[in-house]
Amino acid sequence: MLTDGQFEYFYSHFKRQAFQKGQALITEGDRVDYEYFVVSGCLKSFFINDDMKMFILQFAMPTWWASDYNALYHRTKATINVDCITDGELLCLSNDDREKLCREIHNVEHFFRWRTNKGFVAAQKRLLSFMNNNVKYRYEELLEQYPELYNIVPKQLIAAYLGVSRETLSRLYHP
Amino acid sequence: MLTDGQFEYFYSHFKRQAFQKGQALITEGDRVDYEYFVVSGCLKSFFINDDMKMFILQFAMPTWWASDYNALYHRTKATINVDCITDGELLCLSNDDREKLCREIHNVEHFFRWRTNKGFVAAQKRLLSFMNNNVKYRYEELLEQYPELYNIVPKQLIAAYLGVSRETLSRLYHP
DNA sequence: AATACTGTGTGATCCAGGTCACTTTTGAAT
DNA sequence: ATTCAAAAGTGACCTGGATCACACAGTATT
Repeated sequence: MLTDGQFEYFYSHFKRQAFQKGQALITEGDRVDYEYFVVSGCLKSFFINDDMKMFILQFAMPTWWASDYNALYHRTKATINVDCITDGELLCLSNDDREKLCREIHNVEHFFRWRTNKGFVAAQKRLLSFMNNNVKYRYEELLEQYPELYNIVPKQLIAAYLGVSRETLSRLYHP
Repeated sequence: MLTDGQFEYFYSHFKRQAFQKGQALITEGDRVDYEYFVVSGCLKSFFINDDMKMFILQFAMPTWWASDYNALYHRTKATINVDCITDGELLCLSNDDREKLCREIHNVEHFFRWRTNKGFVAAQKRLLSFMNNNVKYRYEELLEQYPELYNIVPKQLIAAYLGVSRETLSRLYHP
């Protein structure tokens, strides 16, 4: 889709960054300037409610993107957090640079439209699964889709993704 | 964003269509060629599971769009349905025409990227509310955001949107 | 007015999953 | 090896919401 020269230019706007397990990338209440493309490692985007309970919106594996897209697009304070589950490496793209690149190169805008559509469809699909399926099914669905998660991510976090307590998840396979 | 001439051209690709209560626009298993912009009236997009239970993904009110975006973008058979809750009027845009317009007019592609992002953020937000809040809260959140729904849409459908049984919804305010 | 259909209310019962409190395992750090 | 912290398992108990069954609107249709 992009010529070599265009890709070179596109790529030059990304900042490569190493990150360590536990490092916060986006914190609730802060400004959000970047979205992140995962080269290696694993991120999570999550929300903490008033009772300090965590809900995970997304595990971002290699080739996935993560950010607080509401805050990023509308220049408002973050309402969700993004941090690192493992060490790894990522490419950072600022909102300004993305918009600039989208303006300058039509195909870049096309790319981001399709990526966002993919995310939208995935979110709707997850919503349906939430309404339709019980925990066990959703857990197996998740592991089928991302078998790596089983080894990388503590069960607590998987429970927070599935929207159940860690006890319930534990009891699924230790009745 | 668009010049008058561009808008004229853009608009010329939409087919205006009147629709009646109960009319199906997209049916599971069929091909999906269009997305729909609601001028007046109200649509629902929904999924029916093996037990014939309905789950509503979206109520589409005026100025909203609806389709099976997965099927539409990937030219696969519909997995979700869209039909009309009330009489009304809509503008139909074919997938081919959207892609053509996006190719021809950069700003159209920009528009659809932003629209899709908005949908993505809304879906994520609903997912969070699902995990975080109980039925009563979600019901009141919904009515606060779309007070019209209360009069237009039967409670059964609201229950199917909230992901609870109609009995439970009824008991919320008739204990 | 009688019929039929769609939307609701409501009681009784059941169960998936939550919560709390405690124990055990694992794994990293000294 | 020892210590400490994070993760995971487990028992007892509670509760929101599902399910089933039936009653009671409204509002078309004949």
